[in-house]
Amino acid sequence: MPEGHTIHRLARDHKPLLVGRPVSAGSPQGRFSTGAEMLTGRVVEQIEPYGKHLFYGFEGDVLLHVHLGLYGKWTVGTGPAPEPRGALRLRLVADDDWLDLRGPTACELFTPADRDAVLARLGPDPLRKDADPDRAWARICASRQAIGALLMDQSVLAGIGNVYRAEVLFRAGLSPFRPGREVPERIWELMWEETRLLLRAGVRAGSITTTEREDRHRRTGPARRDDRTYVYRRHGLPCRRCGTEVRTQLMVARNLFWCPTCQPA
DNA sequence: TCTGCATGAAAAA
DNA sequence: TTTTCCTGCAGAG
Repeated sequence: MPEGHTIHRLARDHKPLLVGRPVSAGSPQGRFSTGAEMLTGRVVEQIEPYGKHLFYGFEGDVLLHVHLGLYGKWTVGTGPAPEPRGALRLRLVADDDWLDLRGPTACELFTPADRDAVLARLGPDPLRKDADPDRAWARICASRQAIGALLMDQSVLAGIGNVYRAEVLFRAGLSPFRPGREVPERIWELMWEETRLLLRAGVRAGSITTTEREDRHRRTGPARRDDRTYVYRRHGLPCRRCGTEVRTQLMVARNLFWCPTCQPA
């Protein structure tokens, strides 16, 4: 599920497979053939995640930029790589390990300047130690836009997607429709800490769980999927906290979910 | 087995 | 505002 936690988890998992090793690269699908040729034979020096972006640094200031988008996926394995099937954008082989990339929004060669340009338009990433929450707050407290839209804006906060948007707002008891400039600073501080907490848990688990253990076992209605979220994709079901029907509405072209009682306007 | 929806974001219209 | 990248899964039948 590619929100920020997925990207940081991938960077962590790929480092021992790639860093310090020369790779051979190929693009069976053909859409990254030139790039793959450029990467082949180079040693991976570092892998850096930022928000939903991954930067693989190769020797000679050659960077591979990957953005998974909605469908992108890495598959890894050891030993003989399987026969390429379907649309395989990129296969990296390092020693005995192989990494297959399918369906990414971005898979391209970058210069350091290209990377800096991307980073320049991203807000702070709550998963990074160097993140400065004041940069996000400066945008939020000056904006008439709804907080539910601001949280999805990668230039405000990097790494939050539709699941974390819904869940962070629920846990903060904040209406998604509240304009950014009307969000109390102490609520913002709470949200920042909650976001860091939830994203870190997501990196550890490799998936998103935003509910407390006791809430997962205290269902207030029939669970359609699971108990991992308070409101996300629980449209029409009773709120886990108060029983009010969870509502949904499009915001920033994605389904937003919220509890009108726990998150009053 | 089939169908529709889904975590994102940029390009195209 | 619509299309596109491409895959996985849940729910229906």
